[in-house]
Amino acid sequence: MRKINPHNFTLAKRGTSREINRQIALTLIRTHQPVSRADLARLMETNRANITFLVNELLEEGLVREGAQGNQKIRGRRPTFLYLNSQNSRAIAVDVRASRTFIMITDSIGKQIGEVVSFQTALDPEKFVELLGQQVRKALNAFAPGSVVDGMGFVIPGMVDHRSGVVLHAPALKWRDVNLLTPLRREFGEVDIHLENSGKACALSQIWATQTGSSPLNDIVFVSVSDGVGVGVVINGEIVRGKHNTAGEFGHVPLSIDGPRCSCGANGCWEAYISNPATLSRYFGRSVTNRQPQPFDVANFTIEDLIEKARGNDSKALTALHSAARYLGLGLASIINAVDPSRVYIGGEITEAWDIIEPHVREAIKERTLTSQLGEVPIGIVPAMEYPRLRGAVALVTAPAFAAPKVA
Amino acid sequence: MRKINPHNFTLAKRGTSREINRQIALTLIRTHQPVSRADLARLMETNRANITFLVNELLEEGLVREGAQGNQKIRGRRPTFLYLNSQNSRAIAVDVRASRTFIMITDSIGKQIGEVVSFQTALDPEKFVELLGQQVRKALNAFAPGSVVDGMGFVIPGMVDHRSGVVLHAPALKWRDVNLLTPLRREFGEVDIHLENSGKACALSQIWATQTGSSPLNDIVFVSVSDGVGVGVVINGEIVRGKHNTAGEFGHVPLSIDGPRCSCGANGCWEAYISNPATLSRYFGRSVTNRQPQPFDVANFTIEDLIEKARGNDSKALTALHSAARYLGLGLASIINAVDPSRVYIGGEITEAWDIIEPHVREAIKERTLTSQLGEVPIGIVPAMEYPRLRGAVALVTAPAFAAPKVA
DNA sequence: ATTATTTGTTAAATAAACTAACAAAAGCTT
DNA sequence: AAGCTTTTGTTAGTTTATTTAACAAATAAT
Repeated sequence: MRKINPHNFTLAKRGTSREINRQIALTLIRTHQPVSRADLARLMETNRANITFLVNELLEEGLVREGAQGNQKIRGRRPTFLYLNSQNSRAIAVDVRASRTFIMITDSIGKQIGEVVSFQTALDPEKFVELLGQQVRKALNAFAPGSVVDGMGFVIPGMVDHRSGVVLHAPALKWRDVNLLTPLRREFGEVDIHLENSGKACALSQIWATQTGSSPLNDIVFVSVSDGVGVGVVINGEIVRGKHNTAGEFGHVPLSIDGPRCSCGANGCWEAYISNPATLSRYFGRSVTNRQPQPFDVANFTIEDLIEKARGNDSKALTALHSAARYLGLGLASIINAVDPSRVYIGGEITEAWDIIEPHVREAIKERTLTSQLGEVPIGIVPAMEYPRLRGAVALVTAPAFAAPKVA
Repeated sequence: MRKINPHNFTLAKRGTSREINRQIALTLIRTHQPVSRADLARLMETNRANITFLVNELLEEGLVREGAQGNQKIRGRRPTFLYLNSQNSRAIAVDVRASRTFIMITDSIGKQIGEVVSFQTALDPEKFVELLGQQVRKALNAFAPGSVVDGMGFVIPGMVDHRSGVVLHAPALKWRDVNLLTPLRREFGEVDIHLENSGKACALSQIWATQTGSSPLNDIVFVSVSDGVGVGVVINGEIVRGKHNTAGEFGHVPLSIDGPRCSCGANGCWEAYISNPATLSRYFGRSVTNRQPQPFDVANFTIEDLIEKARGNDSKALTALHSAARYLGLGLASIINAVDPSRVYIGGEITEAWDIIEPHVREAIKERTLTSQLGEVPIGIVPAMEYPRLRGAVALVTAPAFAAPKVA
């Protein structure tokens, strides 16, 4: 039940019904392709005549194409299958991170084209955009020569005003109130440009990923554990943005208000317990007190190295991972109590040790969730090789074409 | 941007446009009454002809009535004003609490009729429904004889499955998996019956309260501090329910995972710091250690008594309130970081001391919110005399008539 | 008294869902 | 192999609702 906003509603015009049904048809073609017009009519519980008109419109606009005819065993005319048309236009996904920036090119329906390329992130915004321009042009030449760029999606590790294209605060990049949109427009011209916080974009990509199973997921949470903790929440099928576009910051919900100092200035934030630096510092803190010789370069020792040590049965490494797992679960429990999601996704380097930490995470979740149902929420692991952030950037560009029209 | 659910969508039928526009017109009559057809045409940016048809339909259904003619100074035919028609049907709101149950009767648009009545809550569900039946009939006879009951709304201090009408867990009532709907149906017949968690219902009532100002509030949080802590969250204009209808339990987000024991079994929940019993026990804990004579009956000493003592400059009482205020703010900060709401509402007995605690709450909020904007979120105090829970129960019955139709 | 202006209704035009009928294409039956 | 049955997809007509346009009613200004 949604309230109609009396100061910002959308009247139903003559074409509104058509627009609604068109988007439904497009969505069904996306999720059920290959699919015939008769199939669509059954799925939509309407007559085939209506479908003919809708599909003709989609064909004319080039969003959909006809493919081979079906070859069925039953008698009757063979159906013509419909497919999404991945046109000649391209989406460019950009994942801006503190060390390197990653670029992926996809077709208009989000299928990857060529390789993911990367370059060292320049912290000066102007310089960054210039470098990005060079890299994007190079990649387009290499993987998709002569194609039209339809839109670009950027995921940023920080707070973003996705309307104005201003990076409000990205500590890792040391950007504060940086208007990226203007230089990007100068560099790339009048393509659609979308900026979003990386946690929100990751959540978005999971919602828009074609679901294999039957039950659709309307409420999900994506938690990305890395240098910081990014969280994206989708409720009732929509990204939670909040009034200033800063919603979803569960990373700074406390585990203990007088816990360790967090980068945000407060104490005891979840992030201060489970970020990669926090886990590593717990590991080294313990090593140091043991006054053992340090046989590796501390500065370059990463969470992946820690996991490798744990796999080699290094008990200190295992302890560090297990305590990270416990804190991860305790914080997740808060989110689960608050959101009651259908599913929780976890990304970040720590997921490579999921087999090691899973039981501890689950135990901690059950310890603090209010009902047994909540304690058993499915958890999906998103490995780094699936490029969740880049997929999020892609979704920023490709998803709007399939969204429900704003009505009432 | 909302994703269309490919397994549960609503096609636009022939009548869908009409239905959408009808609900918009009804909403605008509700928020702008008295309002003429010509005004509506301007507000909706459509032609008067369309409005004539829409309004005729609403008149026929008895949802709207024509009132006096306007008396304007400009030339031209005088407008006929339209009003919501509060018909002869009644909504019955029921606030079930541990000690007493409160009943309010309203007309079909939520205007109170008669007095709020109450009776002692029977903890046996069958007995409770029987008593309720007696009290409701008595109240109807007294305040609204001969009227038709349109629907009933129940707010419950606990988790409710609003679909099946089952109280999953209400610790204060000692109810677990209690099916209230069946006995209620037996007692009251085939009226619409809505059950909801009290926090969610309170949030709902704030969203549906006719807003005086201009900017509409799509994201709000309602925090009710009483024996426990109830929280209701509205995001994108919709109540956050979650997969199992248990979302919104921010009361059990920890301040410190090894803090005081909470009624939920975990440690250090926000509720364990700010509920009325928690505040009182901190007060008495201090008194007891001081080994002073206790000049009042501890068992019957309420939070109101504490506030009264604080107003009399009892420094211990003031300290207890100030620390409750601080914890209240620290927990609110987590919610604000997570939701980024347009506004936060606070209800419960503690609000009677708002002038005392407000600066401390605000300070604590600012301490843990991530941006200065978030720290300055407006806070609305909902005094007990406004019956926020009963208003929530009313909204359960009256709001659906004005909701946006489900489409796409 | 006439004119201008605003409100609300009615009649006609247009768009899109819906109904029904039909042609095309393929397997099944005789 | 010819005819029957079934399924797909299209087309022509029906209905409903938005939209446009015209008009009557009412009232202040001229």
